[in-house]
Amino acid sequence: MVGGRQLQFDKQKALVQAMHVFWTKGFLGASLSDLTSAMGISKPSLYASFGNKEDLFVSATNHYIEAYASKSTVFLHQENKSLTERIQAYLFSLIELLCESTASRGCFIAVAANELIANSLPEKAAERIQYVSQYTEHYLRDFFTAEKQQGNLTAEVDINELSLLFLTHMHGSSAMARSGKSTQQMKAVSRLFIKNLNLSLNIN
Amino acid sequence: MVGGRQLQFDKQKALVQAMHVFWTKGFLGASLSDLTSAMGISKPSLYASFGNKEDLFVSATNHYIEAYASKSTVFLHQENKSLTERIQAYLFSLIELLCESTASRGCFIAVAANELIANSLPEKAAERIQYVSQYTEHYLRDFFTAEKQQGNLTAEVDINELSLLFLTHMHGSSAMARSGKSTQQMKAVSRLFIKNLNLSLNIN
DNA sequence: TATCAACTGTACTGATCGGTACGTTATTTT
DNA sequence: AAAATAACGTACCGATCAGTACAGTTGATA
Repeated sequence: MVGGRQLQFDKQKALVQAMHVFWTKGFLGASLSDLTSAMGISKPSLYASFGNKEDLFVSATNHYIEAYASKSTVFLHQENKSLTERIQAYLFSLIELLCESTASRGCFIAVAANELIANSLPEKAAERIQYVSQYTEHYLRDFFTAEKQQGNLTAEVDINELSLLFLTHMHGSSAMARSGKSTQQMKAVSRLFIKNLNLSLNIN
Repeated sequence: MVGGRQLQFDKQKALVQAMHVFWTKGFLGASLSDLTSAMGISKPSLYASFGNKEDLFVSATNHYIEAYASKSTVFLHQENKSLTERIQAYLFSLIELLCESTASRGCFIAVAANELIANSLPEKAAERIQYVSQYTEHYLRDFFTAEKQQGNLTAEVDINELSLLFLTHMHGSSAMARSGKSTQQMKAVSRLFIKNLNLSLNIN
């Protein structure tokens, strides 16, 4: 009772291509012809499989989170590693992500967040990006709070300031990657960032 | 021999309004109706006075640089102040700029640079943003090079890394401002950033 | 007061935007 | 093989985009 023609394209691969288009051009800058040509399908196929442009964007965002961004966080929780080592592994992993593709550099979420403030995102897309941005901030704050409780940070450190400093560095790194800086340069910069943190915060 | 009707609006004020629209929405996100309604003039008046959308964007960029961004750099060269004090004054001045307006938060150039990578800027606009971005980077590198020569930085410091770390922090601050962080929060973060630099680089 | 250059508003252009109706083609089930 | 089902391509929709033609209006110069 389920007959009929089958999809003539790999839905997952098409979604990945769409993600890269949004990653590079943002929501507003990605036209339907950009999307369909990158995905290798026609507009009606896109709408049948993914809803509309906004739904596709939300799906692409979710795929970015699941398949890319969330892979880095495991480095923050490696056992038998010092806080410094874990932070470096985390930042280096992010840098690899930010510089991975030649076209879609920087952070997908950061690109979209820029459009969020400009009111260039429709409602559902805006909500999703807003949520993900706040989630990251809370995640970092919770992480550093736990590390402080475990004695890996000096008691004097202000967790809010530290989390925001970290987030600032991450957003800045996204911009640097987007402007074309090499993986090597970016890792050197993050190494310096961590070295400075180290001396100030008595990280161990 | 120069008769005829005079401009019915203040060209400078109109340019400032246009700048704020581009600042908030970027080049692509700013439609002509956004611009004309903010500037309080009609489309033909806009084209007669400012050329086309791209020319207006370049003019707005130049005005941002001259009237806003360049005001901060003087703090880097104050006499009888330590390097630390000058850097803090510079960053605080930038933060005031980034958080000044409720609508157009963050850095005008950073917003536009995001569109540069997305190929969303026409040729002349892209060239101008590219130039300004590189200029800032060179300016920082030259500044730190001079400070090192004057003995205000330890000899071990890598000027390239330090400049990029600084630039990363500035771009990150733009993103933080754009996401709505308060002036107070941002100053606290930059204070922490400088404190960390201090211990590492033997700034005096 | 007459002249005329220059600004302004209306109303348009072609192109492109996101989105869709519909007839055709392909594939599965009966 | 027949029938049912679903994806596909073409060709379109109204809305909006950046940009402009043109006629009407204004006001400084003469």
